[in-house]
Amino acid sequence: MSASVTSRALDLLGAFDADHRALTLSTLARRAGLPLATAHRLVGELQRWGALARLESGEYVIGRRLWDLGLLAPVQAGLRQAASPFLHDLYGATLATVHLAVRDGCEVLYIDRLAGHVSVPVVSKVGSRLPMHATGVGKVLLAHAPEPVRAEVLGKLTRVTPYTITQPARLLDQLRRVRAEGFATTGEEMSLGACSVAVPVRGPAGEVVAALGLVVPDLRRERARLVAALQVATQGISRVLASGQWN
Amino acid sequence: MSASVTSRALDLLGAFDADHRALTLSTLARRAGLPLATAHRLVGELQRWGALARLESGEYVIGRRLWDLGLLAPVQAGLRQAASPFLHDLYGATLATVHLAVRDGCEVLYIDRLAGHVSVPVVSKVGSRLPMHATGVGKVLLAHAPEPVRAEVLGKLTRVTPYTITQPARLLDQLRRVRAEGFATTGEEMSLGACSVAVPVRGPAGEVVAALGLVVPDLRRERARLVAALQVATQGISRVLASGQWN
DNA sequence: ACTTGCCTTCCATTGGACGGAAGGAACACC
DNA sequence: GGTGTTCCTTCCGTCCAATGGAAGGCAAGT
Repeated sequence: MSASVTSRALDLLGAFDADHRALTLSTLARRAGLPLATAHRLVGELQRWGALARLESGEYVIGRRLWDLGLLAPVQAGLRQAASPFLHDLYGATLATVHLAVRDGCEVLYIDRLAGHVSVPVVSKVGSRLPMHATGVGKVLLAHAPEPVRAEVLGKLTRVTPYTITQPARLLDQLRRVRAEGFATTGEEMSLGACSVAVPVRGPAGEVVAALGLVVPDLRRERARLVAALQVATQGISRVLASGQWN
Repeated sequence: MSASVTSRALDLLGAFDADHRALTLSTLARRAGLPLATAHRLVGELQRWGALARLESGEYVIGRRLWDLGLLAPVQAGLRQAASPFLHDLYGATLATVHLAVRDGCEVLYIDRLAGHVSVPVVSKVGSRLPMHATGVGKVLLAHAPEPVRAEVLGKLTRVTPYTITQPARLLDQLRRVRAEGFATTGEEMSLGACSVAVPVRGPAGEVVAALGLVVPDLRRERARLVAALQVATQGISRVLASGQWN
């Protein structure tokens, strides 16, 4: 077992998460399970390199160098850039919160998000992961995911709100309709007061590479219009993906 | 001298940049200045942790775990989110490429960018660093940077296009005007066919925390309108920064 | 069949990581 | 002002894990 020296440094970085963006040295050491003296030395090296930065308060945070290193990840390199203008058009046309997401294992990973000044209660943030069965983009991605993934997700449908779908049969039925109709919807299944519509984004070979979604307070009246807007956008993105170089 | 074990792993990560997003093991080793066997082992650890991922081709790329770790960096955590809606308004009002940037050492670091479908030749990408003396946002940030930084930048004004300002005296004069007038402009100093306007973004205490800029093909006619639009946006951002929690 | 360029594994050596302990600095409480 | 607490930093002898040369295995190219 005995952790290698490199993995210790990585464990220190792993101690940071969305709820712990700034940590003191001792907290950092505790969370990484390292002696204080060891953590101190490693943190010093990470800081010197720019992976960590130190606030005036003395707390450590993820540094700029890691930030821009992360931007080189192919998660988004092309997709995000290709989609950006279309997300913007979509926002302009709908004034709804716009989401671009991909599947990462059995979760939805949000790779871009575009919100207005005031917005519906939305949980997602760029870089956050949410369950697939309770979000619009999640249902789309799940509907087009390989069978083993679908099986695993269906096996563990956790309840988030009173409206979350937790019966496998019912979700399966919905997924079938998502494939048939080309879009997915949710109604307060992830967050009360928030409904969503989502459509798949297809790559050059027709495979689903991402999902594009809108979050609105109420879906009843506008569904048709929103789906139409989404489809315009998704077709635009696919065209760019097919033509351009997107890694 | 002798690099510590941690810093070797970091050097491997540092071998990636905007022009080298995917590297073979041997290239990686060469760029990091490490023996192949050593690089092989370290890369393996990084991959196991999720810092690196391997493509089918065998090449290594930055992994998803580093991507979302990077998103926790305070570079953008609040600023970017607070600014986002205003950037869209700005794009809507001007249809120009919109930039949000901060100063990182002696360079400009672009933390957000919003471009339309067609755009002027723009070099910047989110996460990229450009010289301060040849960009609009750079001039703004430089004008409000601490003296030692200004001195260092002025000492090395590299030429990018025929229009790049390389005389310290002339740049100093411009910086004075930037402070007095509250905005900076460039004319093809970074990229031929691209002009820019930029204004400072101020934090709660009035300090300059970022710069907001527009890139357009021609500046002559529209300058006044663009500056006005920028100022509306920058004031909105400052208001959000002052009120909300942005850290 | 030979060469060249990749990647992977092995293992004896040794130099640098390790972490307990002690020293400091800042704050709070009585 | 003494005493306790919680943080950060530095030191240094021990010892173990990182090191990297060497060798082997593919795959492509000539």
